Amino acid sequence: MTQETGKRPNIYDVASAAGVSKSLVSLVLRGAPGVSAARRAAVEEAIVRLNYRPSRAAATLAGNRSRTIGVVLDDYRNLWFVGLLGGLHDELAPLGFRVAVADPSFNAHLDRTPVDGLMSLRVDGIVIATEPTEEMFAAVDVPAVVAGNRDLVVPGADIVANDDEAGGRLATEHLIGLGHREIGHVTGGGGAARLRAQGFEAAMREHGLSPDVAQGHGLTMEPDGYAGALKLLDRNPALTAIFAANDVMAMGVAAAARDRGRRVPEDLSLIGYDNSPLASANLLRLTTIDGRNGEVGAGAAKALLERMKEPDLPVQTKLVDPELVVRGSTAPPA
Amino acid sequence: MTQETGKRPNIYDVASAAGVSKSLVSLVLRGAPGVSAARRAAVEEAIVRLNYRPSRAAATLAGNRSRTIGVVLDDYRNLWFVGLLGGLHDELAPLGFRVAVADPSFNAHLDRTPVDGLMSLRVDGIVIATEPTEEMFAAVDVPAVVAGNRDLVVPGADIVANDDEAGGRLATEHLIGLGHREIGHVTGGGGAARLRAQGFEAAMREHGLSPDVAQGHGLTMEPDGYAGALKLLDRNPALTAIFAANDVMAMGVAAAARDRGRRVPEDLSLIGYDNSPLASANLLRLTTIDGRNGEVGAGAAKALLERMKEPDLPVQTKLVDPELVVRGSTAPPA
DNA sequence: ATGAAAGCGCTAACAT
DNA sequence: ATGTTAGCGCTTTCAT
Repeated sequence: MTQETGKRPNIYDVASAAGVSKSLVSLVLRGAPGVSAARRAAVEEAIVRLNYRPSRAAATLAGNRSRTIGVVLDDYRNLWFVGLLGGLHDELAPLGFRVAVADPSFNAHLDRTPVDGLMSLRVDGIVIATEPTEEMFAAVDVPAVVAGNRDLVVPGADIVANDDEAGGRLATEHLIGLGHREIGHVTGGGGAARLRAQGFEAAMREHGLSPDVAQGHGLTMEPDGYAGALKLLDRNPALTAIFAANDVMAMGVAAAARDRGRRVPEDLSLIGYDNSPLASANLLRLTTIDGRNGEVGAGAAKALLERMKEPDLPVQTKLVDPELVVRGSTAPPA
Repeated sequence: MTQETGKRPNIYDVASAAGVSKSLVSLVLRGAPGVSAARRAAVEEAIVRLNYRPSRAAATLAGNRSRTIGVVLDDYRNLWFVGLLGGLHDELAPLGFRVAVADPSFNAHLDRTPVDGLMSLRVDGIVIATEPTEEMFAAVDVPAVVAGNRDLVVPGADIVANDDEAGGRLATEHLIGLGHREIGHVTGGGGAARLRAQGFEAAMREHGLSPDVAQGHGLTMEPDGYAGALKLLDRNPALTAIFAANDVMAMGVAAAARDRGRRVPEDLSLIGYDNSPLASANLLRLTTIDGRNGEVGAGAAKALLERMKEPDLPVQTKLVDPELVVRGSTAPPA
């Protein structure tokens, strides 16, 4: 805690303390080139001495842009967004952009939708990392990209996502390659899960195998994985492998296997999706598909930047190739 | 996506569309009383018709306050912050405050510390939900509270936290009450873990038992729980119960138990801390301590609001009582 | 109950 | 390379 000075210093205070004009200070703040070293040093010294923090409100207002990209998130528990945010940040920070997160569940009341809140912030672009709703887009008039989901095609918004269908095939083919023939899939709600299931079914059929798909309560959380796997194991005891639509659900599958007396991987191979921190836990040592969310985030950032330059570019869909990560939960059938 | 109008509507546009003055629009925006119903309706209609979004930049600049509370977070993987954010939001939103999250790892480069970034936003208060560093506070000149951590006492900042030491006792006494005598504790780095360990040791000694504490690699993640539990089980095979410093570490402990041929809870009782989503997973069905992070968030919000009114109030420390949540991972010793 | 007018602290276009 | 100036879109007295 520093002294409670009567007033916060502003750019004028810094300018006069450094013996220069406000414009010079503004240039130094943005690290612009073409400022003499001496002046720059003087300004920086004054900034530190006065403990000056530029007002982003004033900068946004005057510049008519916030140098901020808004991200709409909805579920903090499925940790895929961490990589997304990282990729976004790595791509954007060097260009002077910040990332602001809006959460539909928080900050309700004040704004009708999280997008409204971001528009009030005058974000320069928006990344939708939820299942997008029509309503969200009514309000958007900046470049937008939908990340991680290909379900709802939004007019004017680019799409960047991990190729969930290819990932579903990859998982399935790993199991088939190991020698499994009786393979089940536990799926859930939402576009990503549906595409993963499609990849599973396609791969199975291409190999002349019959896919067995079960769903929990329609969501994609641990209890859904548990419930779906119980259905699968009970109706088809010959099953030697299960592909779960994500890692959290795979954890539920592992519990169901245990409760039915099946060891993983000896009696049942298990593969997840996401390569979340859960997958690397010693309790699971889960083979999984890495959707490379960092790449998705970076791709979303690039799409946004391009569209900021060229608003009328045709809408693009970029798919990131998923990767297989082999750990200890898959093995050849007994 | 709506029409690409040349310019965004501002408060003047709304005012003239509604046939009133800008001041009236401003009053309606803030839901102020003393505006005639007719005028209010006209303004609201114009807002909708023009798809007007007030500029938060301008509002912050003019009002010299952002109606935003900043939260500094550091690790998205230990999900305790979700409850914190929820409690903060529930308390603050009705009063018109937003919550902005700053993450030290993201948004580096642009601001020296996450606190700098929040100060640039002109937040009206700050919640530190990380291990605070001296450096952070050099820059703060708004009400601040440290949430969830009692380690570093920051001059001028209130503290709101779950009572980790009491929680440690609670966990330990649950095990002792079940009949366990040989009990180990897996701890990690940081203030919260240290207090939980203190609670463990105190409870053990009060019951005339000798505490056995192990540490992983000094962090508080799953591999640390795994490594610590292996140490414990290998050096003291008589152990019938382990208390892990948090749920993620407990998951590591569960893996170590399995790898040493111990079933939970038949051969080893296990209790965690946090009551995270992990604890309710079917694979663990983990008995745990609920730190009631929603209450911590609500308490932090209240502390901030009080200090905004009365900046010179003496610094307070509020402790939230933790609760035991019994699931299936603890049982009487064999 | 409503309106008029003065800033808030910056950026950017222009001038030098 | 540096200084001057005109807003950006609001909130907030102060009038009426």
